[in-house]
Amino acid sequence: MDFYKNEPQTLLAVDCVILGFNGESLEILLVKRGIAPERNKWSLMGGFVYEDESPEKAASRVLKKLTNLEDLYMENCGIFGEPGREERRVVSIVYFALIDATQYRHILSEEYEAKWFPLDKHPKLIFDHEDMISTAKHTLRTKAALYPILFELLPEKFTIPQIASLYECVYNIDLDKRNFSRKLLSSGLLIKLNEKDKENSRKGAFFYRLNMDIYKEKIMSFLRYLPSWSVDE
Amino acid sequence: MDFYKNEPQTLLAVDCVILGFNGESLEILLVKRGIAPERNKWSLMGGFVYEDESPEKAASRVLKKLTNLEDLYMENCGIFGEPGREERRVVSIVYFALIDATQYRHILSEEYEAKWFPLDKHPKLIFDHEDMISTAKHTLRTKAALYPILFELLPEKFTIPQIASLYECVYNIDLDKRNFSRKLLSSGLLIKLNEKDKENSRKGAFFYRLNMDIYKEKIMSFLRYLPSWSVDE
DNA sequence: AAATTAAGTGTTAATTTGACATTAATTTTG
DNA sequence: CAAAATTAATGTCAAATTAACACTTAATTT
Repeated sequence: MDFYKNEPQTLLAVDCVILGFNGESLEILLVKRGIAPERNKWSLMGGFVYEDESPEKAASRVLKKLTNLEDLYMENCGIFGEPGREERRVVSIVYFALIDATQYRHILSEEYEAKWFPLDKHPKLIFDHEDMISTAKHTLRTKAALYPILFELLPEKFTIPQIASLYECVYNIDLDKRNFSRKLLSSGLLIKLNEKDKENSRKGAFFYRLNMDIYKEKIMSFLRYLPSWSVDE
Repeated sequence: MDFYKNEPQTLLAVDCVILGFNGESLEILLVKRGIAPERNKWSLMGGFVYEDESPEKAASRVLKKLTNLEDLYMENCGIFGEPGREERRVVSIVYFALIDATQYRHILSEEYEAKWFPLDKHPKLIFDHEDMISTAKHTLRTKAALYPILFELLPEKFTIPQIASLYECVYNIDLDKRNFSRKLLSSGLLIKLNEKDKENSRKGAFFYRLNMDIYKEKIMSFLRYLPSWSVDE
């Protein structure tokens, strides 16, 4: 049987706010749009949702097409569907994706003209894509306040000064590195390696990697108004 | 000009997880579905997104149609678009809405056969609506851990024991009411009224109302890994 | 008037936080 | 090759917050 015959159909798209960290600052990966309208202008990477896939799947596909990467950290951070947002009615679901940009740099797809820009100094974008970036930033901040997701922006092996500067630039603050490091270490999230990063300082900073068990546990562990033992999921 | 001519169109719907609190436990408002398929089975209130409105707007419209209430606290908490989730391909955007159920009880629309059920003991629902409820619950918990949104479930005037038991049932825990109340009061969020609720105890508990200025401030104020002064937005 | 009930205030020890000082491991420079 | 420079890492301590628990208070019921 064929239901919903007279219901309105919509063009459904996904757009990806792809964020990376270069050790100094946050970057965003933008593409030169390949199709009309607004062809050749800078925009977020996006695409339409096919009939045989979920929006999430579409976002992964689009991401992979651009970067060749799979299983990236990805999260919905908004839905843009105001009638006038494009010439033609398109509802767009926005995802932000976190990439370890150091690993990545090389593998840029040849099919797209893509480029990393400083997150706070990128070219003007089409439609409401700048608003999409704003909500992505906001979601990133909120989420990272509860969950240790910023590690998704770092290589497998990272140093404490690296994470500290990542937090500093996500929240645009100065951290007391000593207190920060103590707090972080006490979480049990980090495993110290027997190896130092000598790139960035004379003394060198020890590498750490994530303790994945704790990483997963940490989810839902900082409830306000509630004693910390109270989490049961 | 007419772009995107050959792109696939999708049926786009919204579904609402409508939550209420009766002083004892959380409840969910369900409707008997009016259209085929699955006509007359219990489901979330939903509807299709019209061509001239955003999904958010559609959710408000649908909510108002059922409850006659406007400006409810509402938030997107998931997108369900797996190809096989309904007989026909429909992508559904899920919102949860918080209602002060005590005020509400009466104004149930006549058009719909709607009924409040205990959140943890409701009839079987169509399609993936039970999964929608699960994600709504999860979003509610996460969100309420950062933001004081649970007040949206209470009347304008409420008592501290009321909020405490609300938190207890959202997180399924026992709270030390004394510590909880002290913590809450120290937030500056509450304004004490000169009036007591005598319904629920002999001594009676003072009514409070929200300090809306602080309420808005409280957003983004509990960052983990960051000193509390560091918020700048 | 005494018993009962739940609200609300106090007390204290343990933990966490924030501010700051010091030591340690390197490399660069003179 | 020693001294200076740089940044990592550890240490200290007072202040604030939390968690656990005892007690007082206001009102109703018996």
